[in-house]
Amino acid sequence: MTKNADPTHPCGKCAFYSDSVWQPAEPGSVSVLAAGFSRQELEVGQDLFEQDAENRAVYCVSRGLIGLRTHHSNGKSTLLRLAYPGEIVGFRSFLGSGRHQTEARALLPSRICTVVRRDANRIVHDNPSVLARLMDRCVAEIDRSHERIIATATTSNKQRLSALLLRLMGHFGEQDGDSFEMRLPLSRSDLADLIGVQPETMSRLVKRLQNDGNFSFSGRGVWITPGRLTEEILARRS
Amino acid sequence: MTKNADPTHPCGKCAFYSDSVWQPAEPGSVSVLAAGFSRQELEVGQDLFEQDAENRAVYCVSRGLIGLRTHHSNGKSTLLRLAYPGEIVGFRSFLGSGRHQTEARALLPSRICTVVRRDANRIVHDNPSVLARLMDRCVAEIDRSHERIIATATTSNKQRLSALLLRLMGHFGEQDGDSFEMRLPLSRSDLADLIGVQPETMSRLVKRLQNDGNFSFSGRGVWITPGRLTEEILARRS
DNA sequence: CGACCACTTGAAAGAGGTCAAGAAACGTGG
DNA sequence: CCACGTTTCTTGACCTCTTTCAAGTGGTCG
Repeated sequence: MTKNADPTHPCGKCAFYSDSVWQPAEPGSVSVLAAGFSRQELEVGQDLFEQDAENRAVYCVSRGLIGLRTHHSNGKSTLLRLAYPGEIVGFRSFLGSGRHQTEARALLPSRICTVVRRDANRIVHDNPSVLARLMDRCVAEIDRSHERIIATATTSNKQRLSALLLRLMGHFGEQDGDSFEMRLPLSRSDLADLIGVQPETMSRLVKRLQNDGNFSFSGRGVWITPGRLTEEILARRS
Repeated sequence: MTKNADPTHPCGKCAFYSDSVWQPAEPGSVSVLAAGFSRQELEVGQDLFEQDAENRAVYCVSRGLIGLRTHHSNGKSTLLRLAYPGEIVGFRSFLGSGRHQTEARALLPSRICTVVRRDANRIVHDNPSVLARLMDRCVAEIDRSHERIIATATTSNKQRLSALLLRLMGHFGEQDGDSFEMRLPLSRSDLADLIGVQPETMSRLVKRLQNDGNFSFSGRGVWITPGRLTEEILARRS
């Protein structure tokens, strides 16, 4: 039983409406929301915002995939995390310092829903339950980080790569008979960042994963051969 | 120029008063705060709360050191992070699910200031700026996690251990002439968790750090020989 | 004294990092 | 469509670091 979509609510038609941070906005705030609301389509490689830029809005990923990356002073950069559909991006700088600590860039063609800072502030101010949902997202981000620290301490690189691929497959893979296939939205180098290894090691991890028999790779293409893993993906989607 | 301490405010005499999350409480809320407020002294090894327990309060570390640890289903546990004086503990479960995801235990004799959940809720509800400060702590926690991920990706285990020791020395070390000394509040095994290596490796890291010349160790005792590192600690304290 | 715990040490194996070279994929301009 | 240069990815060789398992040390406490 999901809550019926409100036709006047900007998020009303979104697949994530019932979980949207803006969903609890009072009728009076819905008009403010509608005024500050906009949708945009990002192509692969397009920036949503840049590191060190001032926060202008709160962004919600409606479709696609966003990569959050930090640039170091030495010119290199590290992909820190992925934002999947339904997740909020930029709320850290919305709530905090006001400047983005990371760059946000589309890794897949993406649809982003934006609420400009000024209006977002008003809505949050007038609707405590919107603020509560924003805080839930904060807590979720903290939980994600903790899980990642624990995973790094307790599982092998190969296991973590496998888990990441399953997650991506669950979101973006296509079922083909009793197997799944997908075009990877990340470079090997970005995968390496997420797992915490060097690019050369990622090449070797991929090969080892293929030798184990559950995955096949060809460039950016990935196939999962039928078996227990296929069921895991289906379970993830339910 | 720090704000003058309010003698009726429970945190008024605390060294961290001006940064306290409760500092902006309105006079009307200060009495609620005083009613729900209590101080407790924890001995080394004493629990502040257990994992999976229900959140009963928001805790502030006034003195000492608290270790946050998760227990895994296989019986092992991992020290996730340290909470230094001035930091808030348990706010994740206060804001979120209501159950503690970690165990909090004193690693040094500690003074903890507690505001029971019910009153904390009232104060947060009545004082938006208290809520704002709580959110700042959330954002700070997210930033800490990001920094840790970046540090893991870009620095060696030895470097991270050195940084951790300097941090501890800045908080708990004693200046002895032109060097610093400290009794480590953590076991080798806990140090290993924080750095992300096995206990045996930690033993070897410690030895290598000693061979490099800046640190001396004897059991739980640590000395920092004068030099650039000494200045770093002093800079940290300012 | 003996049991227990934390810590250290050694040896062997494995995994990952680094450097350098080569292969494959991609985009651009002719 | 091909040729070209660039970037990304892969591979090999070598070396360092970490893990693992096992044994040994030292201290603490009943």
